[in-house]
Amino acid sequence: MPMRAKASQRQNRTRPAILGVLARCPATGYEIRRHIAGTLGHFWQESMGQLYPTLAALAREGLIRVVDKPSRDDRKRIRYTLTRAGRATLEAWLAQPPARPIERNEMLLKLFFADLGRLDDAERHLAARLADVREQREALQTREREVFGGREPRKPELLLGWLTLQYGLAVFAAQMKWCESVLDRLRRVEA
Amino acid sequence: MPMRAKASQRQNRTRPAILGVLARCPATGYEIRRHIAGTLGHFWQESMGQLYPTLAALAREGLIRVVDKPSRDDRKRIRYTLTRAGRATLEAWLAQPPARPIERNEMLLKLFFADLGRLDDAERHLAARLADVREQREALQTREREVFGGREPRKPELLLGWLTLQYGLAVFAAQMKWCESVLDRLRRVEA
DNA sequence: GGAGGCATGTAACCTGTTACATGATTGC
DNA sequence: GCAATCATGTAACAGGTTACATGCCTCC
Repeated sequence: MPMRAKASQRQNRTRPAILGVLARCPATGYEIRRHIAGTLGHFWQESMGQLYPTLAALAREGLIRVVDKPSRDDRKRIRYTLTRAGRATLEAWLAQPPARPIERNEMLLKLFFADLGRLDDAERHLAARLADVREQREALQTREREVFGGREPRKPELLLGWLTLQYGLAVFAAQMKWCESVLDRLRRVEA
Repeated sequence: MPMRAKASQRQNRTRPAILGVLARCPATGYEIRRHIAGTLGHFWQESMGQLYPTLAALAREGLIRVVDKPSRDDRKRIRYTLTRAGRATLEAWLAQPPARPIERNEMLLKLFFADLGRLDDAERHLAARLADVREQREALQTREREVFGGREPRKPELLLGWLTLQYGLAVFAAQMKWCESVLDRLRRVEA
């Protein structure tokens, strides 16, 4: 008969993301989501359908707790803050080596098999992807200018945000260059 | 009461990968997996636990079928080939625009929150990631040399494999350069 | 005889997305 | 009044990973 599975190595990756954001500043679910989309969006995404249940679970476990709401604000919003236990959990997570991301790039898969279909479909997908990446990169450039003044920040707490932004700029640039060269190549094949 | 969910937009991404491989050449589950790991590994991964059930499902739906095994080979292996219906399904998939990949880079998340833990942990993770990316890139370079002779192939059916390989080379190079510059920066902060 | 690769599968389980549902507040 | 944004949640479901289970074949 099948044995009980050992404790899974995998774990909810939404949890540490929430703990990290709350370590910086107490926030509501909606604010956490907006903050993640705004500052980590180019390498981390969260859906509300995952965020709210995870917030509830973290609160149940005592890793976060609800901030006493000031009585004058009676909108139904729930602001959380990190507890000492949550902070310890976050620190333990930070010390663990990160898992290698599992790549699954559908666009590349379609390109790889493009000779089995219409080549101009692949070309269209590629052009769309180029436009998308370019747009994302421009958004990062705007943020670099507006938040960091276009220069490497001196303050250590800003530095990490700047470094992860640089990652996006570098990788998007490489992707754009590659897209352009492939489009070039495909157009030559067709001609 | 909750309504029945509409037909999901999401779909099994293992399916088209299998159909594509079988369109090139009939193969067993094990061979498909090995082929994917060998030629698409830097942008597409499959686990056996997903592959075998999906093969069975595709066969049930008539998109692939078992190749009659030559009698002299009585090892328990099952080789599949694409049917006409499978080929049509593959072509329809190729024409659809690819979904944007959802990025979730744990290493970047840990770096972003590194000031909440020990900075040398982040540095260690980064160094490990650099070594990993370098190794992956060297494997691609080896393949570029051995399979393509280090040059852009003339034959159209080889070109697509070469182009997706170039993607890996370009993106890994950008990642390595970024890792190195961040390691530099972090060491200066510590000093 | 044992290690390692070939080969096929199942079980358990969690993760995370999409769609649904609801309502308040703010600005035009 | 209406649209957009703020705000919180639940339901349904598929996707996919890890671990388990089994056994053959080949080479040393």
